[in-house]
Amino acid sequence: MVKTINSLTNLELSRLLRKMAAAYTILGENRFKVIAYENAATAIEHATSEMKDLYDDNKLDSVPGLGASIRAHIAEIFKTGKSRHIDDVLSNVNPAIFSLLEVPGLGPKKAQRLVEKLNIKSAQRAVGELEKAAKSNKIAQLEDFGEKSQLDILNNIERYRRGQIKEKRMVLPLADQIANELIEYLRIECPDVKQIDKLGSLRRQVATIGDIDLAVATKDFKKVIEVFCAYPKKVNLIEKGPTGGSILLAAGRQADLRVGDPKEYGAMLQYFSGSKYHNIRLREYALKMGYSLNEYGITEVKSPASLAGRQKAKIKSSSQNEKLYKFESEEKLYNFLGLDYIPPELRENAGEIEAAKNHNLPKLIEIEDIRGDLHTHSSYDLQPSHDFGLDSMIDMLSAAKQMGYEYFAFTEHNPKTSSLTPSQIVTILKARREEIEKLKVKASVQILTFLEVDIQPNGGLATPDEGLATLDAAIVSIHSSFSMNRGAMTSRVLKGFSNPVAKILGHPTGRLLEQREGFELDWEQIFAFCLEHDKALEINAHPNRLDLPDTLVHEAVRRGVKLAISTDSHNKLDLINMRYGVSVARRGWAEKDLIVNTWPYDRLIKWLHKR
DNA sequence: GCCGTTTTCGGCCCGACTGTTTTCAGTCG
Repeated sequence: MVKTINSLTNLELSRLLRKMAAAYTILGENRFKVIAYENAATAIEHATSEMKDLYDDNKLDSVPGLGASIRAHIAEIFKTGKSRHIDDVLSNVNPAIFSLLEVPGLGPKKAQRLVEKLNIKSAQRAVGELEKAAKSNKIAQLEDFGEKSQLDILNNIERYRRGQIKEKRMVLPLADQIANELIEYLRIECPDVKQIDKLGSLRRQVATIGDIDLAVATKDFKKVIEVFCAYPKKVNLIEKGPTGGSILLAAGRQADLRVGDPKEYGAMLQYFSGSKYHNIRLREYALKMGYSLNEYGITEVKSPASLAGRQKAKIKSSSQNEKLYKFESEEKLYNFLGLDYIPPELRENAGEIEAAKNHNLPKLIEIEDIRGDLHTHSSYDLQPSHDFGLDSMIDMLSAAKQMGYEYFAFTEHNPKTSSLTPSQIVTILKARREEIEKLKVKASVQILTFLEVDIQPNGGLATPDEGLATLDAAIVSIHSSFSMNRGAMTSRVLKGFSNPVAKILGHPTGRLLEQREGFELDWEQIFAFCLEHDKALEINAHPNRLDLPDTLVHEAVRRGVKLAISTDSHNKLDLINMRYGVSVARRGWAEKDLIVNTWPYDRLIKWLHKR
């Protein structure tokens, strides 16, 4: 399908709105209007649905941060291909400025001054021209710029160029491993370290991680920072200051350390765990109560009305005349503000502050709640359509026992339809069932006979009904023809999923992190279907998938859609990935009762056999 | 331009860092 201008993606839309914010900054527009455009851009980046789909369903007003005005511009774009207002505003700004904004350290104001004073005309060659000017010492001559600025610009152009081929973000196990090695090193080398925590996206268990951030509580800042900066595995020292340091590790990975006094550690941990949007909301909330929040603690402000004055005075005064409340732990900080403790996984500005205030936070599922794995592949040869597992059924079962599981499902891929007749497939599946029945006699966990069945492009299942009849249940999933459009893909999935044996939809978006976008589905329809027919969506715990994504898990949880957290293991070692799936569920506000594999075996099997 | 437990008007997060400055603006996270 040819993409037209009026089907802008969320990413394209948010870029357009950021351009608007930059343009308004340059044009001297009200700074809060600028912020409003930036907030709208962020809201769209974080949205779980494509704006085009919401527009088609007349639901653009469901996105917080999009008000009447920006909604109207977006609607006009979808309707006519462009927004007259946006085009009009952007036409007042030299496009070369937008090119320079890509260079780190250059914001709208500096970019505008540079374009003007250096007479840069071409948007395509803007960065090149800037570099040329810097190299011929022209920038240092400009008002408001100096030698150092010129050098910074050259360095940042270099960074920008490197950024074009920038390192991919890390999946969780890699980030965990790097962080854990550093933590162990710090613990051994600095015995006076009182506490170490991961910070940022790693602490919140986001699907992919940029930098490794660590916090240390200690009395001896200097020692800890020294030791951190001397990490033997470092490639380079990036920065070393009085409260922390940054080092470069192999493969372009960066690790940052923050050091704090144990008495103030709670505020620091909270501040640097983010997310940025959670913190902004929290500070707004605190401000309404008359408190100002920073990384060292909480200070009182007289009244919201005097804020403008405070703003002016803060540069001089800050902590000197205002009382600072300190917090050893995050719990105490949140409680001080009248909030229940908010687990890091929930800190995404998705309503958690309101819930904490009303004592409505979910009692999140824990890894200990998991009683079994419902998606695993053994090496049993049923001539599968896709890959085998590496380990035998017996080996997988003993690994399941080590995990402490009560039950365990074998979910090999369906026998391939290309070279087998339907009756051969049925024979293979019956033989497999018998094999599993034999295993059951001596196994110490309950075994479930599952199969992962392809949903073919026409919506049919790749296994005849007589073969499906050998199963306790089927996981159905998409493994081909990923590029169908949203409507066709939704019909395909719903058709395949409607087979009574199909109880769980496997890796529902088909995404592979940092490799492949998922396909589009009409989630309202999928959720409604699951509720009506009592089916579950999988949270695939494989670190490269984490699919359903957390934001969609949250949508599902809101509606009461059942979920299954499964590892999709292809060998026994993969079983430990379960915890990443639990993290996704927690980020999606899931309590244990909605997760079918926290149920006792009897309840689970009753649900599976309900056809 | 957005938004709401006081508020449909009058607010809008916070601090660090940096460079070029004599008191602060711009950028970043």
